[in-house]
Amino acid sequence: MNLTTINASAGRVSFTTGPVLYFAPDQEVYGQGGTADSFIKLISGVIRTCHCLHDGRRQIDAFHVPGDVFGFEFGTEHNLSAEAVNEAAVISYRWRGMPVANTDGLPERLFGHAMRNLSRAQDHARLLGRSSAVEKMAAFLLEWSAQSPDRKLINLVMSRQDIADYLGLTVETVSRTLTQLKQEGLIHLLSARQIRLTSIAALREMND
Amino acid sequence: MNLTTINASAGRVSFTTGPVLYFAPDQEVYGQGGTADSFIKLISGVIRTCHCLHDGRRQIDAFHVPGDVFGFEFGTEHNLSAEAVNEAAVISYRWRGMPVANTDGLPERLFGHAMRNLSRAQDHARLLGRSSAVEKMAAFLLEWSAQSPDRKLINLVMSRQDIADYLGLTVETVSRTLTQLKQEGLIHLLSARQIRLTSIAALREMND
DNA sequence: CGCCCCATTGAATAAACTCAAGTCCCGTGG
DNA sequence: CCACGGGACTTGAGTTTATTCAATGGGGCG
Repeated sequence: MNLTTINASAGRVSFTTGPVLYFAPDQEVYGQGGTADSFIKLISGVIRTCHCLHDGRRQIDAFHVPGDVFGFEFGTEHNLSAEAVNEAAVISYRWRGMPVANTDGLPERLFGHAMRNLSRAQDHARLLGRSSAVEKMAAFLLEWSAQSPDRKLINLVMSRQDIADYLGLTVETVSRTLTQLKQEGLIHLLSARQIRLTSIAALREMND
Repeated sequence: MNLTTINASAGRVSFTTGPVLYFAPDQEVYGQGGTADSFIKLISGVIRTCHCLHDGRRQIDAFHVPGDVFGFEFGTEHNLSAEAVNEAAVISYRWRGMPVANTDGLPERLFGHAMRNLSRAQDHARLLGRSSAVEKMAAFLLEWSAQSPDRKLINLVMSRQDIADYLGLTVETVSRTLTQLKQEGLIHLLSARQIRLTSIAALREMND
């Protein structure tokens, strides 16, 4: 089997580095349907990528944190839109058509980022398809716990609506689920956006 | 695929081509947790990739069709397992450490496949998170319609359980939803696994 | 021909949603 | 500094949707 038959897409694997760009909360970084001629590396802040349906339903695909590289798309348009959750700084990289051999080892890194995004999307799909509200909430809390300086103390930068749209739930269910976890003694709500995890082990047991 | 290796030994993303392998229905192509030292190109048949939870719940990530290239993973282990749905033939490619410059433009193709898989996973997540049973079913039928020789006649190779696990539903709900679509005159069930779409337009309207 | 698995159908239950009210922050302005 | 206003969050009651459990039908293969 000739390898050239694998596929004829994505001839672009080189790019140029742009300046650092700053975004205010809720500001759009790139839009659904926009030309996907560049991708993004997040420097600081949190950015959400999401599908928006005409009827107002929204599915948040991912919350990106500093270091994340995203915004590659299959095709020429962005499938998702990206918006800053809080104050965010990014570097934009513009695609260029250049031979791989000239790019000095960069494509593998990109490939790695693409793979990480793929892996995340797959995990997310499992969460959305086969989990109850509590299980979803527990998984969400653990995700953020994993990247907090203090694993037991989470500072949420996003609203309940954002969480709901990420987990495929309604705001009300998110709220109720959090109070349920609180009443079960697994978490402690210091404020609406600051949560102490009192039993990470118990949260873990919920998903596997 | 072993991403760590790739990032560590930057500049090495080549692989060797293996023989054609054949799989019987329900036979495992690779397993969850297995070493991800190779990836797959599907030649004929259909293969499903899925997460299996200890309690029996299963989420099918994708149904792959001939031409699809998959089985890259972020990390050293397979996150998903792959099983033949019907008789399937694949070519396995084993990752090797070789300079990019010697690979004659292959990584871009792989990147393209990764991007396609990513795009699919994202669409799938939206479907799982923000759709009703009918909407999911309609999307599923249209997916298969798009790659059938006759767009209006679908031959399903997978069971109702497979469909349910792909759409995040139960078998019963899948069945009920199909009868509902039948009663609404949108589809015609020639047999359990052969469906005629009588109104593709109406099915499309359901999702956007 | 008959069996067995797959699929369908039914009835009751549970989970999450909708609609509606009420509360808590938090920033603003007096 | 405190009162106020408004958005975000929580809580409640009732409804919808999909699930669970259970039984029946049907088609393919030995």
